[in-house]
Amino acid sequence: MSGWQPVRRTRAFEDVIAQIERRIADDGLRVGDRLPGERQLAEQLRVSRSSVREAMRVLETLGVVSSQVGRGPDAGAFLISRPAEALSDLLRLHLGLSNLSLEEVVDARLMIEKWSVSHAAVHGADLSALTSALERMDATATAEEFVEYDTAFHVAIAEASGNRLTTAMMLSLRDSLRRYAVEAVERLGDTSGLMADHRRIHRAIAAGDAAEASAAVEDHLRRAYPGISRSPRAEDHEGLEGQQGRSDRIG
Amino acid sequence: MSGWQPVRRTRAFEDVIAQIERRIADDGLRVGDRLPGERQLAEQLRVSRSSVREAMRVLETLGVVSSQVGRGPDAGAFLISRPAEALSDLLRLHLGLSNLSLEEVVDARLMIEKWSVSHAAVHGADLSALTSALERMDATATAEEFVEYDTAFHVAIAEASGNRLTTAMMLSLRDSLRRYAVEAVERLGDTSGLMADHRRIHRAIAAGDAAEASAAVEDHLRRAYPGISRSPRAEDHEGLEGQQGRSDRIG
DNA sequence: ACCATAGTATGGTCTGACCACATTTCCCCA
DNA sequence: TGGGGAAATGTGGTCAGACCATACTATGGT
Repeated sequence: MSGWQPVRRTRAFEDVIAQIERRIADDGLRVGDRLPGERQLAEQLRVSRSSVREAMRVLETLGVVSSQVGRGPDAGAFLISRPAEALSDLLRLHLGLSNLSLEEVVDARLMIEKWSVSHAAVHGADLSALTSALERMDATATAEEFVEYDTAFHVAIAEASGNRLTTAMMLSLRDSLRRYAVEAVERLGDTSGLMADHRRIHRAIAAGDAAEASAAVEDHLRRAYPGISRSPRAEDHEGLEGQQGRSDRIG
Repeated sequence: MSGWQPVRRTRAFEDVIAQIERRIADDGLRVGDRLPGERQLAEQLRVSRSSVREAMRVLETLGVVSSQVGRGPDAGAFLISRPAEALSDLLRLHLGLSNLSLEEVVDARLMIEKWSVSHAAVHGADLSALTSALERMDATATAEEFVEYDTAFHVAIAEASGNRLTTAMMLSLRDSLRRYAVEAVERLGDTSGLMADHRRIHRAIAAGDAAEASAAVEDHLRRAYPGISRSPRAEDHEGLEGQQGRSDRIG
């Protein structure tokens, strides 16, 4: 009784993904490169087309593959890079399942926003994009419209950080919070306070004052989401509220 | 089990996902709840089982569904909550495609780590978990082993923040960086510097000194990944070094 | 009461077919 | 010769039905 091998536990589509991943690493496949057709891939990997398709759905969900029907150079499966969309789907579903609370998402957004604005202040942001977004925000009539340009303003800050990962996180977090942002603007009624925050942020970035920019962003989000964030400020170390309810499962 | 609508218009599996999502919102499905079987779902939604399976692959990829074969109460598809695994897959693939650089990932980790340690210092962390990880780290022989307990140390800090989203981000970032962490430890040879950093972090958290804890973490990661991070420090605003090289491949 | 066996429901896989779509090719006609 | 429409082609999208491995559940004999 020797020579037993563990039964095969990996599913066919997982092997397909692994082999595509290996080819990406070994053959140096890059964004824009085309993958073999589903039928050809199935034949070469000795699996059914169904398994190939399930692998494609996974890679598509993760934002690394996009498929186009039809014929010609633009048809078939291509390597892409859309991490933000994948992150948005992830956050939306986990928020819907109440596996993540609004507080946690807002706190994460505050973290990224402060980090981004510090980088923008230190490394120099594209102030024209910020200025343009501010001007358009001034001319908006509805909360939805305001939030749209508000997003453009904050995303421009994130992009100024030069970090595609944190920018993708920022995009998906804002995407998840869009409806709450609109509600917040409608609740406030007056956007003059928010606009004043924006100009303060703009000034701080232009001046290269990371600490002031960071503080401005924190005040801004506290105004938009009063009572939500429990992020500690350097000044107040007494905050221990809301520590119960931590026994939830995260997985 | 009624309320399902026949499917058309977009891709079938997308409608399946949308209807499952709607049922999660409307019927208040929660983690642990069971979904109908693939055959039953296909019949009720008037789609093929293949389309249901593709939808399941997507939901599984996003960390909200898990499937078990067999029969009984533990078989079938269940709602779960594993955002960290989904994030790890996402980061791994995008790192492999060179759509994200090592620098961007390390910077993101530094951001989350500093945020987490500040929260831990202010809100009070489970110091016993940190102490235990430190003791075990001292007794390790290999770099892999050291990194394992190093991860436990840092994850304990992240969990102390009480934020499941940032904790998931932390877990997946560390997962993506594991091989680089092992290389870094092997390159350093001596882990006494890293251990001194850990004790400094531990002391700062125990003392509730968020600023010192944050600085300690930053020094720690600079030691582990010298020359990688370009995160600005509050003290030195001249730091524009390393702005070239955005196109580095990390393969 | 126990245990071996048959039954059954589950996801996993495969085959082969057809559809919708978009490009490419070809051929007829002006 | 040129143009335009029809046909061919190759792509993903969808479906139906079958079979397998698995793991619980029910049955029945001891």
